[in-house]
Amino acid sequence: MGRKKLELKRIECPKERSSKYSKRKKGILKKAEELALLCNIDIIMILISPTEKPTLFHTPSRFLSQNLKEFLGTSIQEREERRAYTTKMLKKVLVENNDEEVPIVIDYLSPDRGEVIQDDKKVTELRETRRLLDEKTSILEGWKNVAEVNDLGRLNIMENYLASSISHIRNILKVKIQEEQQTMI
Amino acid sequence: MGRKKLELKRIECPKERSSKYSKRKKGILKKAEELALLCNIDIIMILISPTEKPTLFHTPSRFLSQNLKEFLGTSIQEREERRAYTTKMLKKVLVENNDEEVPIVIDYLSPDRGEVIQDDKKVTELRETRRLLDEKTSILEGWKNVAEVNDLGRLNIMENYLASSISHIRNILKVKIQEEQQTMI
DNA sequence: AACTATTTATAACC
DNA sequence: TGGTTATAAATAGTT
Repeated sequence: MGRKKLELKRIECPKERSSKYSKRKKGILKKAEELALLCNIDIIMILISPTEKPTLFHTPSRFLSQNLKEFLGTSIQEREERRAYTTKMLKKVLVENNDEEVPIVIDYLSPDRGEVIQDDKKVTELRETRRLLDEKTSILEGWKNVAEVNDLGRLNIMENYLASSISHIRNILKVKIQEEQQTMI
Repeated sequence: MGRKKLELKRIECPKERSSKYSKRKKGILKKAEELALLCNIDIIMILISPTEKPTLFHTPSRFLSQNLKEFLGTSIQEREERRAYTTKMLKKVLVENNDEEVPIVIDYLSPDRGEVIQDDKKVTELRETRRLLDEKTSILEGWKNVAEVNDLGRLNIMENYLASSISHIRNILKVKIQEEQQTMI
């Protein structure tokens, strides 16, 4: 609709394109709102123009997680920056080596160090801790390649998982290393 | 647009509502397609009518995971049935008790059974297995309440996690139980 | 699902 | 960006 029939192909002129975008965006959002109200349905709509912040429309839907909302409320660049920052902080926290680039690998308690500890309980606890560490390490390895993860939910799970478990692991580590050092004397 | 101005409120008559839905759905999808083409943007749109299969529209976007597509390609009812089935199967597989409702708890290797095994390696491996089991159990506990999980990504993570780890756990379990029984004689 | 009177969205212009 | 208007497009009510 308009003075002329618009040819259906990419608008090359950036000025004209962004003008059309803002008008049509307004239009389609109105349509979505009406459709949701009239027909009593849930709608989620995400408009991702490369430069602008993604636009998220949604009815009050139980299908939309807070995570997704947050994800979309962040531009690609912001998200990339945040991710880089988090990765850096994790390396610091875990490896306690803030010199420069370090691989995300924890080998304080490397299994090939030879066994000296006799106490069953200690052996076991140590092994458990190792296992825990291995596990967390593998998660961190995944984190290293996080840029390749294109699954919305997976990204957030990784974030949440790390946030909640990082301090826990750290505490266990601290205690275990102290215990081990005392036993080794 | 139409013979009369339509009042903007929920259409009560189901027949009329579904007629309007299909017309307007077609319209809004066309709008989305045009907008994406003209302005060179990515659009994701999800229409969730309570009974019908959710409609997913999306431009070729890296923001959309295969998981989400699959999730949306399944109606709520289908998903519920599939979930119930999976839960049931898991109970069978893990607890090997297909009589009736059983809690998803694994206590073959309950820690308060008293230790008899002397071999360090065995003790440790057994403990590890317990730990693994505890961990998987807690995941399964989450699974039990999966209906309350309203996070798209989380659901898929749970599904994937279970699918990939279940056979692995099962194999470990089998071997460990055999070993334990032999040691106990 | 097809028809058409009418409303609505919007292209071009300012 | 925001407003105006002529026109294209969507669709409400109907068949």
